[in-house]
Amino acid sequence: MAQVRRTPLADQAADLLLDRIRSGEWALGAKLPGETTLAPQLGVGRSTVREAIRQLAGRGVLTTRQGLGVFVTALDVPEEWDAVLRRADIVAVIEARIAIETEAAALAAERRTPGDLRALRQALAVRDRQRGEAAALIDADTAFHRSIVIAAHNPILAELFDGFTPRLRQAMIDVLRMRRDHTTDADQEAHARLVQAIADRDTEGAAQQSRSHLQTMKNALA
Amino acid sequence: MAQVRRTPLADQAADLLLDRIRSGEWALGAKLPGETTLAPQLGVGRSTVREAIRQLAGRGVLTTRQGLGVFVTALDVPEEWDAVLRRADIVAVIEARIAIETEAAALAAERRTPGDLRALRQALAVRDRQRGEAAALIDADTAFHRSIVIAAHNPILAELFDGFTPRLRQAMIDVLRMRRDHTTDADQEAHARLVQAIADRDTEGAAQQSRSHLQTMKNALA
DNA sequence: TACCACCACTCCTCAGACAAGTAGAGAAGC
DNA sequence: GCTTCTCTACTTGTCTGAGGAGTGGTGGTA
Repeated sequence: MAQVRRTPLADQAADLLLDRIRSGEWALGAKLPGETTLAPQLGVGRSTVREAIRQLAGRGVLTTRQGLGVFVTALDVPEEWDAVLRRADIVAVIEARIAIETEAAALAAERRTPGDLRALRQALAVRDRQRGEAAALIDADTAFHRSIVIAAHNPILAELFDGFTPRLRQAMIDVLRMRRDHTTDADQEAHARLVQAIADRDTEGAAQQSRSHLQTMKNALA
Repeated sequence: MAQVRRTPLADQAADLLLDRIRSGEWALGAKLPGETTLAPQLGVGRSTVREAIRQLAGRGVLTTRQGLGVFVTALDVPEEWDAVLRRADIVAVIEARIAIETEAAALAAERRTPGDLRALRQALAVRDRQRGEAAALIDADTAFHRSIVIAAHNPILAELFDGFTPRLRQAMIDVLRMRRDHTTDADQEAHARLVQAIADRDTEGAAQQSRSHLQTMKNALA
């Protein structure tokens, strides 16, 4: 559908530089041409080049030192999530969530502490109160799902979850706004059953509840 | 020992902003004051503020939109994988692999192309030939598991997998060296069964094979 | 040889100007 | 009353010109 959203020159310049770095034009530790050289080369102003460089510096690819120049400090860039998510289908995202969350739900059923359970029930209650705002509902929902992953007591799964769900916020809000319907009551019940399964230490049941809930979401979007 | 190296104003401004974000001054999704407001507030020029913002944007903390403003998209910079993995238990890693790979195996059974199948069988054959070197076996094994994830045709899962398995190489090699025993024949058979399930488009079977294989590994380590 | 002033080059910072995008207020037309 | 258009205020985006500040080399001097 090709959004009309045009990207700022600085972002384009950053992408261009990153491509040239990845292509091996400048080795690790090599010095880039000066800003005054780079600017006309990329066809943009000097301040734009500086912003592009800063952006890559924030990602750890470049390092600038006054009086010396700009240097390459990393070649790979952990394939930024934003880029991956832009290209990816929303269905693919749900599938990834199925993978992480069903396993997390099962582990949570085994390992949840009383404290986890409290947090879980509170998150559920908060989620129940959100019926108006799309953004607020998404935030409450995300917080609830996150508390399940936390209850699994597995830092890797937590990191995986935190790694890409925050970046989905806007997309989820848009989707929710698009389809203002059966999103509340049935969902809330499914969530409650999931919490109950975790409370009962029902490993199988927790995984199944989690899976079916997300599967419904996936089917609705596919 | 307090280096004399003075940091650029833009970096200081970025740190200052990040602190204020972390302190909760601006909630997730909230809009920051305009650059023209922020500049005198931080005591720097507008271009400097812009460079600070770009730096945080590169880290995924902020997002700018022309005409709208600057928004908080993450409350903290994502943690380094290496740091997470250093602290994490090897069991936690296996659990994360279970989450990703069983789901991937199921999807692969549905979506695998003839080409995927060829790659899968070749990776299996390569793995079969590796019986001596621990490092070579691990590499062949990783390649095999990766080809399953690739066959799932889900870029998110692939990215999750690639995100942390390469960093496990040394740890896996060490583990393998530690226990020089029943790691070959039974494993190889299990892998073959997994490939067969994917070839047969047996979704359930593929997931189950994958899970039980990794589960055995987990149990052996726990 | 050892020291020092100088210089060319780099990034750093600022200010000002204008372009471009967005949202909302208010007028105009139905 | 409702829709639609236009205008305005505010935002980030981009460019330019000007100096400041750090670094390393050059060449002169004792």
